[in-house]
Amino acid sequence: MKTVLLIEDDLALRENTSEILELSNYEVITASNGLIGVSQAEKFLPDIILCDIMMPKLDGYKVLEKLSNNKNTKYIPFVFLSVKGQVQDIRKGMNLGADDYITKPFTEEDLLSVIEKRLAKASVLHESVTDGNTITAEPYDEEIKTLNDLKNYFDDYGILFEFNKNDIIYRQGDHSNFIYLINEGAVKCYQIDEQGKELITALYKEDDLFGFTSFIHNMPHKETATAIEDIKLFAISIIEFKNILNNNHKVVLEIIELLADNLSTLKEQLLQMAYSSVNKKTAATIVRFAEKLNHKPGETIKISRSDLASVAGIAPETFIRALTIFKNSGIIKTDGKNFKVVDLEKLKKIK
Amino acid sequence: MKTVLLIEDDLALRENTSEILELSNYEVITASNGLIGVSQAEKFLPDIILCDIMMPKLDGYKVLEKLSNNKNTKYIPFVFLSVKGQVQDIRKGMNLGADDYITKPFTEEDLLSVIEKRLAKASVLHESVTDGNTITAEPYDEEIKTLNDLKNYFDDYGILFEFNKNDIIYRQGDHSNFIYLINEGAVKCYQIDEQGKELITALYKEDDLFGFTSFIHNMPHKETATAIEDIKLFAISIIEFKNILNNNHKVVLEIIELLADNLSTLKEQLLQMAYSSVNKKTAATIVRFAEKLNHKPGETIKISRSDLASVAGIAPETFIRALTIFKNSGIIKTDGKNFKVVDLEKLKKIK
DNA sequence: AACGCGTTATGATAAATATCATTATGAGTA
DNA sequence: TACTCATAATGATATTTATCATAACGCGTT
Repeated sequence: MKTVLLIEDDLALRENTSEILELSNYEVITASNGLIGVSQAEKFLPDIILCDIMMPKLDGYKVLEKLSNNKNTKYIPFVFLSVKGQVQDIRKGMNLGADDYITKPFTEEDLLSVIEKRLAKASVLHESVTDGNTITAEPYDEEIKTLNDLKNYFDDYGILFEFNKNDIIYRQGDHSNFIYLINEGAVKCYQIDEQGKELITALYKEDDLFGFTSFIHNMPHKETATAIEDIKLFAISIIEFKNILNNNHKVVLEIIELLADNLSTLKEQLLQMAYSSVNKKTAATIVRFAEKLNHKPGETIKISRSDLASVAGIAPETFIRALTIFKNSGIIKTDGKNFKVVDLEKLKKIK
Repeated sequence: MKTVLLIEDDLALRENTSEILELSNYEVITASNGLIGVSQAEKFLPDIILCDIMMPKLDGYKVLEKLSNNKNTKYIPFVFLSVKGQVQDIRKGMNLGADDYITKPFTEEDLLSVIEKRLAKASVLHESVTDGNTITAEPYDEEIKTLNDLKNYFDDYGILFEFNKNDIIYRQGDHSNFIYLINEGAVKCYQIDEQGKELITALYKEDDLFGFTSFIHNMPHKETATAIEDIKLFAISIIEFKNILNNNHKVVLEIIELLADNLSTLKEQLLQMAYSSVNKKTAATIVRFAEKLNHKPGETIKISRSDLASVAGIAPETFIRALTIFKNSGIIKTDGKNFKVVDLEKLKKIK
């Protein structure tokens, strides 16, 4: 029987949650504030800890910090309970090293699935040797041979994040901690220059991995990533990701290929950016969007002109003018604010 | 005693070379044309083969091809003898799978050092298991843990290429086969757009690795690499490089870091390219060169205005005009055709 | 249906940059 | 030293693109 330590100051929620857990055959220890929580954790060494963030005496972040500094408790899975919508709070918690989070209010299913997932992961981790700060043995029971296996690992053990359209996933300057796999939706990464102009440097859609700038040691993100639709992401901490690569070297070549591929795409974009006319830039941008986001021929593109202009790296009015030309020559067709590509081949030949 | 098969149609050279080898305690078998060479190779299974390229009956390429298709001879180190300056011939030979080359005329030292190097490599390879086409065990006796170890491997076992200033290392569209380490000098990689305008997408100097576009399976190079000074390179075939990564996974994270770093540099360049004024682009380009090529403050930059302009992605005249402005405001100082940075900080602040 | 708001469209103009042309300079070479 | 050739510098002009201004449109709300 597994033991759960629940640290939560709200009495009603604490009792309710603990009842759910007991009915599911967990042994539950409760604590009504952070201070008690820490001492209970050290005393009972539970199998998993659920901890509220906003609490009197000692908040959730401090609890995590204290437990992380104690070698007996540092490996206990730690899950934050957080009020829904407080994305920043959650991110802060995850960056401190929490293993997962649950947003309040939560259903019985939410609660149990997160606990089970984290306990399962901890149990495969159990055998791993520890060496200073880093975990040297990757616990995944099956070898990760291909990029596809790696994506499955994200599915199985990644932390699920949900963002709404226009939510920011990470900001330029943020400390980078995660690699992400997109489960649903699309993401843009952009940089902002001194005059506040925005340039979109990458677009990612379902099944894409992103966040590799995290790889550079101690380097904050140089770009901002935001959701351009409602999205679901699976995230894996950079430390864990490096462990995976260390212990599954077959997948590494594919990762390198992926990066090399990104590099040559970027170089092509650079060439286009340097010497192409705005018409060509506009056309290329539309083509890129159409291909990247898997628009079938004739499917409407629903992204604002401004966003598209900042992929092309030109002024929005200029972009719109080029669009108008394409419209008049029958290459695209507008449909309200959206538009669709009629003649992709002609678009590719614009110069 | 090691056996050398020398396939060479020029009698004087053949006798002279074979004498050098015998004096150095090799057993020498000679062949005066390709056909004889192939049959001698199959009959005696020498430890190493030296083979001229231009020969009657069967040229060097065909010899290599035949021997590569025979499972008894395919692993014998194969070294081309080629007339100096015929860079294209050499590259063709290396791409066919030769292990090294020697340019004629050669000194005794040239000859012996290449033979020793290849025999040494073959002997460590000796134990390796073969599985279909690929060598699955990496034979290097010491584990390659760091990028530095990897670079040492290039030094020890890489094929040495020497190029003169403005020589092309590989062309846009070439099949990609090698990863390079620069031993001496500097290299630019550029793409050419439809109007024939050139954009430099990367600069590499001593101790840099390049050629990673090769990683993408069966993808020809999308850029041209040329020497901007006289250079020495060490090259490793992409197959061998992948084997190294497969068997020395510790170095892989560093490679990924390197690529991720390249990626963010490129993204920054993209942002600059999109919205900066020509003055800013010019300044940034100079700064980049100064830093990349390790120019100490005050050291002269010896690259043509046109080359610099195509790094910045602007017209040469425009670049020159910006330079003139910098010169007049005392930020740089010309010295003949070269110039040097006087006030790096001011240069960085140009907007 | 009317209103308001944000986006899209277009016009007029200014600013930035490329292009073409010409001259100047410098490095290498006979 | 003078000559040649390539590169650098500068001038005049054309072209491209951004900016500012204003109008039109579409969409959600009352």
